[in-house]
Amino acid sequence: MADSHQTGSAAPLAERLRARGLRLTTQRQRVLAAVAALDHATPEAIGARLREEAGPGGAAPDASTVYRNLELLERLGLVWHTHLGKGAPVYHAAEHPHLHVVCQGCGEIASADPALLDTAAERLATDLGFQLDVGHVALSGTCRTCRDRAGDEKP
Amino acid sequence: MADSHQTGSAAPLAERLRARGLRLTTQRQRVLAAVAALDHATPEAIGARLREEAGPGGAAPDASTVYRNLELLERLGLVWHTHLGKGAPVYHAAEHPHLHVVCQGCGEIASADPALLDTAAERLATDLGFQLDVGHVALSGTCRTCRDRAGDEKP
DNA sequence: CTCGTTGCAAAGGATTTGCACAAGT
DNA sequence: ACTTGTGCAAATCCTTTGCAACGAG
Repeated sequence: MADSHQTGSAAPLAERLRARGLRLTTQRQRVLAAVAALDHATPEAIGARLREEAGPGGAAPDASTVYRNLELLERLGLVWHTHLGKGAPVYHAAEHPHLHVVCQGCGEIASADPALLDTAAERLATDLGFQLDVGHVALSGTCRTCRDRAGDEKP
Repeated sequence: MADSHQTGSAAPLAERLRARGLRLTTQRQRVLAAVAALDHATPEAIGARLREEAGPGGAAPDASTVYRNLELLERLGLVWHTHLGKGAPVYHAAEHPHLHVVCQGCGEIASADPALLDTAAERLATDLGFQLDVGHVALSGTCRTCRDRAGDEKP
């Protein structure tokens, strides 16, 4: 009894599906599992992962199914996605909200404490009435490694 | 006399091109002008704009040319681009750095004071050695209007 | 048994790339 | 003239959609 909450993050997929008259399928469970396991994976990467897991003879979900289910899982509040720049978005389990920090140099993705933006969020709310959605934010910049490496740019 | 700076934003394109042995073409001037005029425009929108400006018989640059020049202009430091979520990136003149704030509901793009992230930038630098690139950051969330409108979601 | 789901294949939109010709210096 | 830029068309990449067969409740 700690589950009758609203945004209960532990609701095991099945319940959320039931509540909407939707069905619990193998594919859905797999996609969700893959998202949780990979963290920060693109739909394509998730598909690849599932293909691996399925092995040679195994049946992995089709790309379209992956897309459809990612969308559904997001509506169910079980996963989130973020656009980290050009190309495909990345998905992660919705459990622990965190900021995404992406290095433009190497593409590395780091997570950061959402509290980092508390001040900014407050000011946005006050000044513009804008409610910041921390889970979807992606901060870009340069990581230490790439920063050092950048010393050899100009000839 | 305020121009012999390094990141001089006023350097009229021509100079920057010269400095690299590149050529000043009509298309380049047009693309840059369109970016400045539209602010927050996608490559497609920029192309459309140029087509309008050119009129029926006029010759507007091909889409590929727009892309190529946007990339070039960015390398020259004259424009910046940001990914505001799914889909096309938006470009704006590099002159005045600003944050982008995007409403997930209506797609509206607002600009905010870069200083908003000063605290966060500092902490990222200290904690992770990560240099935040404020010009490329896009903050997503919900604007006041869409927030109010959201009251009618559940049936 | 009845509908939600899935796989397949084809459609689409947004970029990118190869090339021969046009244009800037 | 020499080299860079551009248009065009084809190629990619990522995602979405239509439809008939499949499977969960």
